[in-house]
Amino acid sequence: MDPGSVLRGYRLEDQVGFYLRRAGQRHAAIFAGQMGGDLTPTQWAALVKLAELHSVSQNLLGRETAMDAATIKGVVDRLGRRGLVATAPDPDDGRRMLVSITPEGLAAVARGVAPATAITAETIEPLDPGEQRSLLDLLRRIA
Amino acid sequence: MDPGSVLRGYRLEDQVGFYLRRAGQRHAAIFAGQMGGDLTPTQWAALVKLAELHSVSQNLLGRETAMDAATIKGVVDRLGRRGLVATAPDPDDGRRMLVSITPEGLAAVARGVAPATAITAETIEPLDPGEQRSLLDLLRRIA
DNA sequence: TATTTTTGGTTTGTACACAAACAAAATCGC
DNA sequence: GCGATTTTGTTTGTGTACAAACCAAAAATA
Repeated sequence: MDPGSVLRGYRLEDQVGFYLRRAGQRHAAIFAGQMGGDLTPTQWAALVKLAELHSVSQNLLGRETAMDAATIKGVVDRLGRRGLVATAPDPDDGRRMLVSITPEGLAAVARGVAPATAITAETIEPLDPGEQRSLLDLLRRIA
Repeated sequence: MDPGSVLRGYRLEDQVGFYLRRAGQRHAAIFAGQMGGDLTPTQWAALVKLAELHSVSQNLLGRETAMDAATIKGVVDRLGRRGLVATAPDPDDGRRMLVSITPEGLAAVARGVAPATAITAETIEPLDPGEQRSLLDLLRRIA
């Protein structure tokens, strides 16, 4: 009779996956608002890692920022087109493409640190400080 | 000197957005593994909501499942092509497209409930039961 | 009633995200 | 040294995700 009966009590509102997606959406919206729209979260992650690591192979940059080979390629291509990163073949390994951050990219990182800090703060603002630490810990453990 | 200095202590590994993305990736991988690959998380969400709500407008279905108008359109189109949902113009409102679940769609939901439950369990399996409840609560509040 | 605003839906364009299939280069095992 | 395996990168195809621009219909307001 009731089509809902096939669900046997399963509700979207009880599933972690649903809230992971919604929380990710809210975070992305906050990010776009604060970062001015010209850098996406993944582009920002790649730039930050490059500021730390100076020069890394494209695939390693992907692993450091949790993007697969196809995804990091697109991100590096778009950042390269805008002059924020540069690529060069690795003289020691003919397969590798070394990626590095340009002075323009470094300037973008310098400008982005304050907004990026505010983005994290705004995302977890509904929680008190102890809950904020808990959330980060729990997320880390299921990531 | 050090390009890292522009970061002023900012690390990707301290940002909630980074772990939201990684946890979402892990959940998606678990989902694809358990659900057999023929239903995506968003398609599953739409089917579950339709099993609950019988017949709703396309945009309302999107709001119930946290997808914007353009996204839910693509999801409904793909589900429709596979015969899992049907669409019909609303006789009472010339703008609305009513979406409903077909018997095949209902069968897919019936088959999917057990895997879907297992997917949630596996996603939060690294946490103990109290932590699992905490995570859901905290995620809900930042979503 | 006439006008304005809101809502529902579509289309286009950009950007992740990943699977799968491929090629080239490096490394390993023997 | 040499064949098998692994690693790195590219390409193609599918599926979210959303902004922006647009049209049509309904609702709200003057």
